[in-house]
Amino acid sequence: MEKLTQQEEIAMLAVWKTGSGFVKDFLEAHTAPQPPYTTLASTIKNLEKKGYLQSRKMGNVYEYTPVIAENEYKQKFMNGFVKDYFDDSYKSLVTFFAKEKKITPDELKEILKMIEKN
Amino acid sequence: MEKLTQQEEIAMLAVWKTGSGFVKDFLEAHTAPQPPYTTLASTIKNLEKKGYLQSRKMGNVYEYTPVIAENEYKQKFMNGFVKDYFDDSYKSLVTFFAKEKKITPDELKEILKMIEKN
DNA sequence: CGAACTATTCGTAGATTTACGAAACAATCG
DNA sequence: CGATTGTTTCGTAAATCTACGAATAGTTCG
Repeated sequence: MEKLTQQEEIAMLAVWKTGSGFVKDFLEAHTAPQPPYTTLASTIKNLEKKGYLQSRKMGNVYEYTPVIAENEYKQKFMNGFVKDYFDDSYKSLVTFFAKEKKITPDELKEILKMIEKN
Repeated sequence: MEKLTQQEEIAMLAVWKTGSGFVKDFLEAHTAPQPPYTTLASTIKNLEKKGYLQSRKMGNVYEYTPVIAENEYKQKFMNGFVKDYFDDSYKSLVTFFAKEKKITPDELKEILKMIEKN
């Protein structure tokens, strides 16, 4: 799957926030600064060409649906990053942020509790 | 600080791996595919222009030193990502990967132990 | 000295992205 | 039927990135 450009990724965030929808919906969900309608429409079209979106013609309007879930994308994206910056180890990543106090021991305990009681 | 392009970021990884050094050193540290010498030299020069590297003339050769540590860069980069994809919460990020089994309860416990006995 | 090397700088061709308007295409309504 | 409104498609100008060689300049060594 082809990599997204900056603008395309921002657009995808709006799509994911919306779920299925029309260009208009994505424009509303778009973080500021909102691009002109036609700019977003072009980007959306490119996303379809790249295989990130599917479209269905609803009357005279296209409804777009994400093909890849946000979760999948996050994962793929992070895998690359973790490989480059954390020696391919998620443990290293978490350790790093724990040391940087971006996450507290209490929060880690909460997470532990949650995943252990499955 | 201006954002790095793809190639620049790859080049920075080589620089960080090396520490201070000459273009030649970075080329060796560069992950495959290694670019031609002159291509890398240009990229390095751009990195200096963007403020990521400092240079000192050693005899007839420039020695480059990273201005920003890899850690700082990682952080800044992740902050943006976490904001966009994890609702600005590092806890969410860790939870996500814990659920995805990218990190195990045992590893989390290790991390806990380590940061609590400071 | 001058040939052979090494390193740097400059310029540029081509690719890609960004940003957006002009034109085309319905559908609706007064 | 026009006029208006909302949508999509197409094209493109400008900016930026990518990739690399040609030219340059300093060093070394026979």
